[in-house]
Amino acid sequence: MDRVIIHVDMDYFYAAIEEREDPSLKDKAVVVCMYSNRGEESGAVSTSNYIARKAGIRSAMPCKQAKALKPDAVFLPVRREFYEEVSARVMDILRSHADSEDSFEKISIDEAFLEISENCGGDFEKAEKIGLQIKHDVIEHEKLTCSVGIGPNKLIAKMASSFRKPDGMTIVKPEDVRNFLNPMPVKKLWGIGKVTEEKLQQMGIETLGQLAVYDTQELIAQFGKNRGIWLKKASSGIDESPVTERSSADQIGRMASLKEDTRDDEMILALLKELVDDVMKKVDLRRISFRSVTVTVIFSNFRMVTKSRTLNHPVSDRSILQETAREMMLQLLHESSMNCRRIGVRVGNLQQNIGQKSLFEYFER
DNA sequence: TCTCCAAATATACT
DNA sequence: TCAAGTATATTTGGAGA
Repeated sequence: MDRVIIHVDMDYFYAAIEEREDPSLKDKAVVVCMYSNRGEESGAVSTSNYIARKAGIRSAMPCKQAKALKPDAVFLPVRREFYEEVSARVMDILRSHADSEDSFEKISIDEAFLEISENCGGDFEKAEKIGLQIKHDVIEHEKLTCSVGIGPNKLIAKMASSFRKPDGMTIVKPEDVRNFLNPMPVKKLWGIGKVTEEKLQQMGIETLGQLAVYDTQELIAQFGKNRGIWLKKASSGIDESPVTERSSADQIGRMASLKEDTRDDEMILALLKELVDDVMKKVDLRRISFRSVTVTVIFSNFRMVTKSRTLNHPVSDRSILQETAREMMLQLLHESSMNCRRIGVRVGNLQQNIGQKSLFEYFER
């Protein structure tokens, strides 16, 4: 039986949720921003609705620039925890349409893959009905629209869902894959970003059709074995990766801007402590241990450096995180004379705490 | 020189 | 001029066999 995969992408998710919560926003430009703690309008755009996009507003654009483009837009700060709650409910709806519990893969706060090969018996007509049902359920329960892509693998499903947005649905049958991909600019391929796009352009490759017939050895020479082969396969629409539930994130981090560019240790360490506390909160909440710690510094010229350390054993201890992070941060800072703009801390190599109770629980008994 | 894994950087997404 | 935050993927580099 042919595989049939659905990719669901929520439309302008954060801004759509804000619209839903406050209907008076409905016909206005809505821009959801991540503000740095430098007050005023310093920050970047996270998401915006389609009215704002029409004015040229894009993700990652400085908020100031967005405001200049559309002064009457409504600017709102991100409320990530709230969006996470909505996301969890949406994901439950989506999961219910997959072949089984394991045939579901959440890939971000607003996107997921579902394998429906069995549910539709490999029949794309039936797959279309399932797609419509999903859209219907999401609207009904959460008053949010989504765009759906259906294809013979994850890559095609993912690209199909972004083909018609918002509130769209695109079905690409196996025999249509070539025609679907060939005319697209390489940038559209899932996994090709700005860097790869530019490199390909220098090689005279602009469309996926051109990439798909390009000499494999040459691609390997330019991009390395792994990436070279991937480019060749992906541009031809080949992707065998399975839909599998991925274990919850195996890194947790926080990053934030300093009030002003500085290289004052006191100021930087004070912010670091806040970030460490936030990370520990999440670590405690999820009852996990971490074995690696990474600190990040972004200097005033936007150069980014990181330092990380792997501990001998997994721990979930605030003071160890605090001390490790502090030590590495000071090392990084003293390696450069540049002012510091943003810093971050991250823990990785996570594993679930098993069989051991927290001190609190111990005394609760 | 191969392989493993930790460290550091690159990339992608909203 | 203005430029956030979270997470994963890939590459690099060093140690041991």
